[in-house]
Amino acid sequence: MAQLNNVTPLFKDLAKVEHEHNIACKECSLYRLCLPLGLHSNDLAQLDKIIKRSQSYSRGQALFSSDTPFKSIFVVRSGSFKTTVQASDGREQVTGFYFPGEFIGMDAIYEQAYKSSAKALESSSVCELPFEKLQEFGTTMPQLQVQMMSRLSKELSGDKTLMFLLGKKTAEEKLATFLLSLSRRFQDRGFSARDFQLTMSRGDIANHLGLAVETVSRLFTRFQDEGLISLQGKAISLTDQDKLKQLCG
Amino acid sequence: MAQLNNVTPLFKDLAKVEHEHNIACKECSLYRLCLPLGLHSNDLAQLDKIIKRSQSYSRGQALFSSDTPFKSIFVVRSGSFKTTVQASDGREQVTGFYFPGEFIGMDAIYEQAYKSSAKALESSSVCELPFEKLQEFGTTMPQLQVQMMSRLSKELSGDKTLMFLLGKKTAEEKLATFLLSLSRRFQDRGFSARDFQLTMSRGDIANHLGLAVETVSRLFTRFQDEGLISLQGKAISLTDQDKLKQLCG
DNA sequence: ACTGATAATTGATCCAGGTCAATGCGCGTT
DNA sequence: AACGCGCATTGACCTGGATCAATTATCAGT
Repeated sequence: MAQLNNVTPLFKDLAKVEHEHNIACKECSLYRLCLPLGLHSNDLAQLDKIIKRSQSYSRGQALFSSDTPFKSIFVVRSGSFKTTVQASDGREQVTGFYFPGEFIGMDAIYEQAYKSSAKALESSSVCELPFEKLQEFGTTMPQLQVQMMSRLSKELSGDKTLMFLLGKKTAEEKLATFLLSLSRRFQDRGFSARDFQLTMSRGDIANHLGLAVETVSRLFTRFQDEGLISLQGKAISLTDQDKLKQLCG
Repeated sequence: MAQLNNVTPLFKDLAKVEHEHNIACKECSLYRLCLPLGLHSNDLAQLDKIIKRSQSYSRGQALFSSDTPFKSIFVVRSGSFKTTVQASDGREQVTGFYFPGEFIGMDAIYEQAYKSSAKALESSSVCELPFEKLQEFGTTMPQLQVQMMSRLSKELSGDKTLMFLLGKKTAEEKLATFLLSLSRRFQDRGFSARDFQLTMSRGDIANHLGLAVETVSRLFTRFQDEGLISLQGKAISLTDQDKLKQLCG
């Protein structure tokens, strides 16, 4: 955790909040990034009641897995997750990484079943939003619906960007883009845009970007040789963000 | 159009409906595939009023383009469209093809601006759904919200599948998967699953699948040599769907 | 019906990134 | 603190599909 001690006040009491289940969403340090944003106080109280808060998962544990019935959308509370889709022959694609305030499971609404699976990358926790109850609130809380659609749309938009990455970018561009995307997301959460932890394995990164592990490894060493990044194990430091941006294409 | 004369009754009066602007959604041959599905009669009448129906676009014409403000979601009425995302260096990725009953522009809700652009692949028409008005109906028509989210989720789910395709599949698997995806969608719309028109160019197909045009062309001839398909220009016939399915992986 | 432009096919060659193989390292467990 | 194992790095080699180049087919517009 050495790399994360440059935390802004935003997160300073996360650990405390974590274990006080009676504290409402508006006390949550993630409020600014989360679903309740923009809801009126009494609506929020309603929503608050149906949320199953801060369920814990340990590294490698599944939040849900493929072909199980859809029940809830999850919001990452702490830690991080990856989602994957799998083919019958065992091949799998890491479709995304998820950090605090981000939503997991929205692609299951239509089929009413999870078609991907989600695993914790480290000790993590989530808030569970039972979808049926969420829908019941739809009529009385138009703001909630707007928020939900907005979220869905945001992920959609990100997926298109990822399609471009997978279909058109070179290995170098892919990795640079990926690192800056993580950087931006950490920054949004009040962490350093420069120094952070890669909570996922090299294998996960490679898989997500449509590359071989070896390619990612080689690029990491090359980026390091060129002074773009500094890497020790899972701790990374973007020492030349401008040059990285140029590499994205 | 020789390949499309095996049309089911579902579409028989499409051309007629096309030009009768006073006809409500429930008379539309696409009703079964479209947003109003499941709405009560009076809700439908409301919705009906805000829809700008059957706007025509000719081959190559843009429905919207990148970085223009978001106003509406479009439902394909007839014909077909492609959407693309573009990088500053000119490279672009075809993110999807859209057929009657399918929604275009949902990824723009979050940013309130289209981040992709949409072009007609042939003479086509759309119904325009002004999003702001759609939201106003949210409170009174919970079913509508459900439908919208469902749609968003469906596209999300499709995008994950496409990510797998782009990241993990071989050229052969990509093309086989693509052809069967088109086939299924034509079938859903009451057309033959076996014989249909490729309204998009080889270039568009290649781009969408993350391949070079030459690769697609070579695969087409190989598939034809192996008796999997029969191809003359834009008209394709899937002569061995089972074997194609095996190639998908 | 003609025609120029654009799209598609086919062949030859090349290379980015994958695969295979060997070694090194870090970390959780005892 | 030592062990052991999965993760990461590095090197050597290979290949699927890209790129380049040259025809040929198609089709929109006159």
